[in-house]
Amino acid sequence: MHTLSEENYLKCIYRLQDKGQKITPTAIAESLGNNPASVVDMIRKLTDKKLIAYDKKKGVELTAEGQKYATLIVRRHRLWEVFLLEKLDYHWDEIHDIAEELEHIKDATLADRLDKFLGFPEYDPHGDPIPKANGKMPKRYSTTLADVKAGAHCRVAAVKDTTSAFLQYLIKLNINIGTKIQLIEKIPFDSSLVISIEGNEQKTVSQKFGESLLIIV
Amino acid sequence: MHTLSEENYLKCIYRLQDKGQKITPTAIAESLGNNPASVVDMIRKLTDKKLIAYDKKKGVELTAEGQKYATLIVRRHRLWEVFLLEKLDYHWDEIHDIAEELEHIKDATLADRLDKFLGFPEYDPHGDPIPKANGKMPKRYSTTLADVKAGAHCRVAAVKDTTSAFLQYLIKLNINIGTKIQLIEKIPFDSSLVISIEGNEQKTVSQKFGESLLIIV
DNA sequence: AAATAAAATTAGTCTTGACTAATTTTATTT
DNA sequence: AAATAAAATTAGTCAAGACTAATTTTATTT
Repeated sequence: MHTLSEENYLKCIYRLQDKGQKITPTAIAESLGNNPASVVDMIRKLTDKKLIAYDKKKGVELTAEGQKYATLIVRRHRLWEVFLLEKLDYHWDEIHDIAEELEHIKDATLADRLDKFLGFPEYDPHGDPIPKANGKMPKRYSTTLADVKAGAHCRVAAVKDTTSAFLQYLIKLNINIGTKIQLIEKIPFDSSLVISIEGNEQKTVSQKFGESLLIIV
Repeated sequence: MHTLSEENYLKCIYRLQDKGQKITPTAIAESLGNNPASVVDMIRKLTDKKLIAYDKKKGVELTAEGQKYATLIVRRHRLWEVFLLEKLDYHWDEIHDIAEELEHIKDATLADRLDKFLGFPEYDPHGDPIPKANGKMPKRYSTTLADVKAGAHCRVAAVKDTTSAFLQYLIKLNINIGTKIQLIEKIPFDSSLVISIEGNEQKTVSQKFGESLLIIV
């Protein structure tokens, strides 16, 4: 079994993979808020355990086993997020930190049972795809509110920005997953967006806002 | 906030309190499977944090704050057990170890939300009372199957023995919380019990078995 | 009461996973 | 290509929480 700290490193490396760049000790250190020297130590440890491979040229890479394990942690994290939001009525901005703890609970069947209990959700409340029990990933949303044409009707699928500031702004605007939004017009000057939420009175939001909201047309 | 290890010591001391005896370092060490020397270290630490008081004469005692904190951990543990059994379909004998991890998840409102979600249960699947949000305890069951008179009809309320061996035997006998049992007769020779489970064919169980099963007449 | 046994405590060690400071290696400029 | 900057690494330290071994204190026998 792996320690809390090892799991957090694996998850971090997993996340950095998505960016497509070479994963350096410095990048990991920054991401975790740790000292690069500590990262070097842990790279050695995870390499010994054959969860990662480290090559100066290629940087850090997850081995097949490391990938599998990291995927499991992400699966657990996202399932717990669904649970916290749907069953315990937490808000969007409260669930991440709790899931960060819950993801480390070790039991062979827990994730699958939770998955079943939740009705096999495909996306977490932030719209991130939940890895299936077999490791497969539902495909990620990619269209943002800023991408659609004026007049288009769409639905909120997920958030691209998961900062507390953004999530709380969404709560204030009463926007949730599934909320219907119509893009009324784009202001050419600064690309800000005039929208109507669930058919209500028009509001103007920034380009940055539009780019942070993943939608289904 | 307190560490995992500190929480485990508090919980251990809380449990030992119920036995009514003086709580010595050795007793704690045995209960946790730790070395007495380690226990002495931790006693110092928890004393400094004012969670316990240690007096050679009186032994270890929880302070008001320590008591409150230990009660919260027990509350979380028992609520999670209910969740695992009722919502995730675990068996009686599987839930303890997982709840042992879940009880340490730190969030101010999690226990209360879980409590609400579960419908404010009063007892966990082992029949132990779940401390209320205000710290009050539902009263514990005390009548065992061995206490009732021949002919009596009763219902399983809880288990007094939570060893895996006993719980698995219950599963084998198809006995659960709420199961109806009639005590047909007591064999004078060795106090073994002839019972009928849910009106089915008679079976004989040992005195030890009867004393391990808490019931409501 | 002295002898012995048990319990408590102290002192020092180990591992994990952080850290800082110093050094070496690699990349980037000029 | 040399100089400089950045990144990686090594060496040594620290705190938490466990350990062992040795010692002191308390309890129990004889």
